[in-house]
Amino acid sequence: MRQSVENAVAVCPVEVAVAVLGGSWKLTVVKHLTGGTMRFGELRRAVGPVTPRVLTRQLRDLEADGIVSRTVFAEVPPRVEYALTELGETLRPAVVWLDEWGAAYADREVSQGRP
Amino acid sequence: MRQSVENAVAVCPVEVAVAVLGGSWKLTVVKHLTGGTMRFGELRRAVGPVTPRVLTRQLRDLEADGIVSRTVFAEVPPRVEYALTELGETLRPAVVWLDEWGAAYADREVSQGRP
DNA sequence: CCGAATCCTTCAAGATACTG
DNA sequence: CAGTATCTTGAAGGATTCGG
Repeated sequence: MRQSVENAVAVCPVEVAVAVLGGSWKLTVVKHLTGGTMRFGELRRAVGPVTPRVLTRQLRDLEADGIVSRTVFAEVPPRVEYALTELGETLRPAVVWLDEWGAAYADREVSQGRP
Repeated sequence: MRQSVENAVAVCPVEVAVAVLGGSWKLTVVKHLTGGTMRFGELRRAVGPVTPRVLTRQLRDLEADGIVSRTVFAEVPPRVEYALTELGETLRPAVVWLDEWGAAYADREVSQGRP
């Protein structure tokens, strides 16, 4: 268990979820992986403005936390596939819900035009 | 709309949720407020190891994002009450779900004893 | 193609002390 | 009681370059 997660446990279970999913792009990665296995390059293009360095880091974090699996194929050119683990799949409803909530939130902001 | 939120919109709706709720203690604060209005000091004690400076910052962020309301009573001693807004209330199911997920995750880690 | 290595910047979070 | 005022620090994120 990563240190941040371990600290979170002591405070509140919700903080555990934040510790695991809170980094940039992490939920976006999980969301894309709910559609099935993806290669590194696919993920990179799908997520958008993320550098390889950062994406790698997020993926390794998610891997360490048991959310995604990483499969390396010994080929030329190299191929690495990422997929949700069983545990990662349990996040599906939350991802869907938060995705919809975020969209609704953004709409609300636009329609209300708050500064 | 805060800048971070605005950036998030461009990428993915889930990132909006992360931008609004991602800071430390934020979801914990929201969780406690689902139980009803609380004063600053109550919140401080409830959350745990949070300094006033940080708690104030999180509360102001949440207020700016329309999740919590802040009511100042012109009394001596001072009293400030925080409550969920209508928008904040819409987060209730997510908070409950993430709380349970986090608890289950922590249990899993303990039982599996991953380093 | 999938990263690793390097370097850099920024900023959230924490410690501490003080005030209306 | 409910915050500010300063200061410090560590980690996250990003740009760029290089390698298997």
